[in-house]
Amino acid sequence: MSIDKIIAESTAQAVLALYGLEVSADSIVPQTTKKEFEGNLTVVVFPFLKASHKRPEETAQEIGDYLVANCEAVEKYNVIKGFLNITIKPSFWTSVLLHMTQEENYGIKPVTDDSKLVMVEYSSPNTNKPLHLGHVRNNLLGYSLAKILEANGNKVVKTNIVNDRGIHICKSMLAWLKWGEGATPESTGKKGDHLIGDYYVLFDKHYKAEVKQIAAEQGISEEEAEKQSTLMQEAREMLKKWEAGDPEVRALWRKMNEWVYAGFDETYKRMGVSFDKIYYESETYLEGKEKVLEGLEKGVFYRKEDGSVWADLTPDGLDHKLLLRSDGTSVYMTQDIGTAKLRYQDYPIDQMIYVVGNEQNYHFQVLALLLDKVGFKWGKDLIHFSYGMVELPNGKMKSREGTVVDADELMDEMIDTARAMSNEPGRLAGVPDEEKEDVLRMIGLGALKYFILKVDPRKNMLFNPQESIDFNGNTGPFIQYTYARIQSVLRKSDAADMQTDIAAYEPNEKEVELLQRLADFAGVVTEAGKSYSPAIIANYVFELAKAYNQFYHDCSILKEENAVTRAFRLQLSQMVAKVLKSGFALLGIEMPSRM
RNA sequence: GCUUCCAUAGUUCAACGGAUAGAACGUGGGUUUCCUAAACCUAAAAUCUGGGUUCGAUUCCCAGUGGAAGUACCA
Repeated sequence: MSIDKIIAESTAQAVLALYGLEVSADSIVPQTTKKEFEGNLTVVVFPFLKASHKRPEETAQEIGDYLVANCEAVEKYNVIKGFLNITIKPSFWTSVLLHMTQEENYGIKPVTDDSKLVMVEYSSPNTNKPLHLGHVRNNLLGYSLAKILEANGNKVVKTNIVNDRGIHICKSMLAWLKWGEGATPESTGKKGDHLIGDYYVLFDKHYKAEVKQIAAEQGISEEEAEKQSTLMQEAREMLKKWEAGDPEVRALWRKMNEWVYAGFDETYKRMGVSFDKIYYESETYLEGKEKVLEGLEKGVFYRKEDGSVWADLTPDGLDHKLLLRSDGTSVYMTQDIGTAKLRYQDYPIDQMIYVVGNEQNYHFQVLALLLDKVGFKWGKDLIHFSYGMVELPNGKMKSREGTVVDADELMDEMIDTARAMSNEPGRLAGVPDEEKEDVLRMIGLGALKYFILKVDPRKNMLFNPQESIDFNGNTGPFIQYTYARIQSVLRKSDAADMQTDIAAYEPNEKEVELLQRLADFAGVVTEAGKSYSPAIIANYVFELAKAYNQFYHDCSILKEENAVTRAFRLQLSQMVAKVLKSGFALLGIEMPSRM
């Protein structure tokens, strides 16, 4: 049992024994005592005043006395206003360390047979352009979230719904047919997703030019001119052919999608994310249509005169929502219904989490209601893990203005920067040549991932390329460096030191601070799982690394004369390294053992 | 217009309703005969405005201001 739980329960006992008030131990959350006061844990006694009928100071004192007398872990206490500051016995901290080191996966809850099955959908790219910075945030959050949920004892299925059909793909296909001259990834040496993306841009360019020309020739607005665009017409034709199963169009579509998938796979692999099951929209969109028609029969939806199908959500405080277009084709919402259906056929899902940007908040509000309406009992419980947009210092990312940050390029740049910074003398000195590239990759990607994950997911974030590759301060490399340095110390230590019995050792203030932070890890993992926030892990790991650095500079480890002290500090360091690594694993970041 | 989200040092981020609001970067000043100085120490610097709830509000509620997103045949 963790220390704060012990204190919470003892406090609850104290309140019951002293004042006859029954409080649940869960409602008492001891917090870490602020630095300027003496003690390790603090209990706020204001909530008990009504039962004690005494002043805060007096109440705190009585509880404190009770704890010293009845709780083994408590050494002493002091009272400031309504705050009861408790000092834990140093020897108790040592036993905490010993417990932690014995646990194989400290802080991680095992998956059992009756664990909940959680499906996490993330990434969800379109197949008409390569992944960009927005996807990077999505992928990193989704992957980390899956890891965190797993660490909380859930069975997790990571899934990706690939949006492989629709007008946007047809645009790329059309442009490739018209101006591609048979270009392939092999002939151009380009990644498939980038190649297709180029044609998507090319379509847009020609389309814009055409609209402008029509508008000028006929003296009408561009909006009007758009309707006359032959290019758009052709793209629509192509989509119709696709839906009709036209063999030529389908063959081209398959070929080009294959190129894109190969490109995506490379990007995912490099980013270090993966999926257990991939769904393709081309396979799910018809299912949704079926489900909607079913709902229409049951009378939960209605049909307009033009043939389009709608859901009336005004009783739920929302609007009317389109489900099938007047020409019978499905929209985004319909497809999501179909995808949900297939997923629940494939897995006994207890909880579904969609990692999708907050611009779709409304969509998921509606989806939850609709899934419920068409008879999926899980619908209302779906979780939209909504995250904020990524902004750049010079404004928003706009593909048309070329201000998109490409995911592949970004990763390249991060690694290049790591390389450039490591050229300074003394850097990577101890790393064998054959490992250098691997270490640089870990540092570059670690910097990127940490920079993005340390921010509260809900908030819009500013991505400053210059700052993200700063390797000082609250950054991934700072934490990696701390880890690597511990490894170095451990490598240089004697095997005998690790065997020394440290049970009798009484840690000093700095050491207790570290132990207390280590003891918090399990709670932090739980908390991150509850609030679905990798940022909580990130901030915790940083604080731990910082505290360790201070400790490291305050004392010597290997040069310490006293064997027990030396052994204790080594074990403490080892435990810090272990937790740093576990924490980073939950973020999907690798730890180099030398750098 | 309507709906949702956000608002904290110069900047980027923290703070279950708890003590004097923490960090990081940047700025100023320092530390290396010592296990990895990509480190450490130190100084200056902030809760958008107005109400309410209570022992106590950055946090919860209401109003306003500012920013972002969505708003029905795009995904």
